[in-house]
Amino acid sequence: MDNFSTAQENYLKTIYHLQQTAETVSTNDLAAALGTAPASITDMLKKLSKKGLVSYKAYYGCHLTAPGTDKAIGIIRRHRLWEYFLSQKLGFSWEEVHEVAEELEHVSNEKLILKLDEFLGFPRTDPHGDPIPDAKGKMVQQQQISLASLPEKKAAVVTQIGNQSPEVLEMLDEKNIAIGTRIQVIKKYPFDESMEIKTDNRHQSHITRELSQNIFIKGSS
Amino acid sequence: MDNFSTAQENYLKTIYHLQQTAETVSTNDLAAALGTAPASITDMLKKLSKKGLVSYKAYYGCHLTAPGTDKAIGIIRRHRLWEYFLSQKLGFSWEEVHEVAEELEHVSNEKLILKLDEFLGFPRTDPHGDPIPDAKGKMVQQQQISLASLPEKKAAVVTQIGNQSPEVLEMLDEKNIAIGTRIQVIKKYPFDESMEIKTDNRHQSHITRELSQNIFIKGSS
DNA sequence: ATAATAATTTAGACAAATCTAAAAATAATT
DNA sequence: AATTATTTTTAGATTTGTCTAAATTATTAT
Repeated sequence: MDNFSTAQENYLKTIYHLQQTAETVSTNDLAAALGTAPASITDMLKKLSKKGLVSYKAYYGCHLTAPGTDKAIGIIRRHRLWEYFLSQKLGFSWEEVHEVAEELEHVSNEKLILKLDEFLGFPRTDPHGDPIPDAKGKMVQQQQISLASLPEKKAAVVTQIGNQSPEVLEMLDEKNIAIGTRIQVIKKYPFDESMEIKTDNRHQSHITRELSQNIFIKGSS
Repeated sequence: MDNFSTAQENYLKTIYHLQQTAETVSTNDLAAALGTAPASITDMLKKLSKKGLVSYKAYYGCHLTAPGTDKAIGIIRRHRLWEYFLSQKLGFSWEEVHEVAEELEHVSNEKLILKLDEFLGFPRTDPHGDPIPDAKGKMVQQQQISLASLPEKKAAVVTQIGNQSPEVLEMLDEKNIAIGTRIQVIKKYPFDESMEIKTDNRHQSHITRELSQNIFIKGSS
């Protein structure tokens, strides 16, 4: 009753993520996110529904039940702990960690994750700044203030990346921006809402609105 | 052409191990080792044979081809590196590592294993003393001298455990014997071929013939 | 409000890995 | 060498997760 296939875990995790922006998750959205045909989604939702992990009504999408949410958070916990491990201990770059963590997250030994968490020093965020749920499933979601809203002259520290696609991560690498980087706004251009910034490692860069909206920060007090 | 299912990897690994004691591996032996019905073994051997990983002739068993052997050694490498990681970094006991490594070994990212190997300091033996193949598949198999053949008064260091069943490992734990433990024979009893030994951690124990034959050693020069 | 469009589900099929029961081949025994 | 026993294979089914094509339901636009 507590054993799930890799496929099922991926469904739960993906439904959880899609639920962050919409109450209910549609069959097509899930299909797009998983790269699976909509008909297959319907089949799987019926199975997960029978198991009590999602609440599903035909033609009206689905959402996670309480047990389903717990399970999903557990998978996300594993994923992010492995990302942290790959980044901090094995020296992987932040573009690389996601793919490998996608595999490691399905290794489901309870003690392994507890010991790994301890070994890593109970980290609270992964290499992209996303919060890592603790053993009880609790995670601290910090304020989502984007770089776009930081006024001229002001400085702040990067805490999280919104869109974590390879394209975004590549740009951030080139501009020497990572989690923990201190950024100061030199000049904002109202015309296209782009900005000139300076990072703590003496780099100066031009940031478009699109990119600045995906860089989340906290005051550098 | 280079992607294998968990099931297929388990077949290759198990055939490799069974080949250590017999040239050719029979369907029934494989079935017993994998806990799978003989009919299923036949099916899978046909698939692996078509892929060129095993050489299989109906009614006459199978053995690994060169590519199959390479693949099997790769899986064993992953398994033993993870065992080392679990034991040395996460503090798992040697009875526990095998089961978890059985899952982790199927995560097949090349770079992950190279980096893990480096992170662990390129260990050459796992927690049970079994050799870990290097990135090229090479492994050093040491002399298999068992404690049973060590003469009275002589001392030696434990290098490997033969039968790694939970039963054996539990006994060794109780007698404070692990890889690296220095053992001195105090007295041998010809009647039942048991012996009295002393370990470097001041413990004295009685060892039966059965157990002594599963403790491999090297001279403590 | 009805027709066109989009989303979703059903129906039927497939591949992978397994099973049981029965048939066939090999090995052992008298 | 013939019979018995053992091992292995074949045949037919099952489960899981997937697919395509067709049917159905919901939504949007005229």
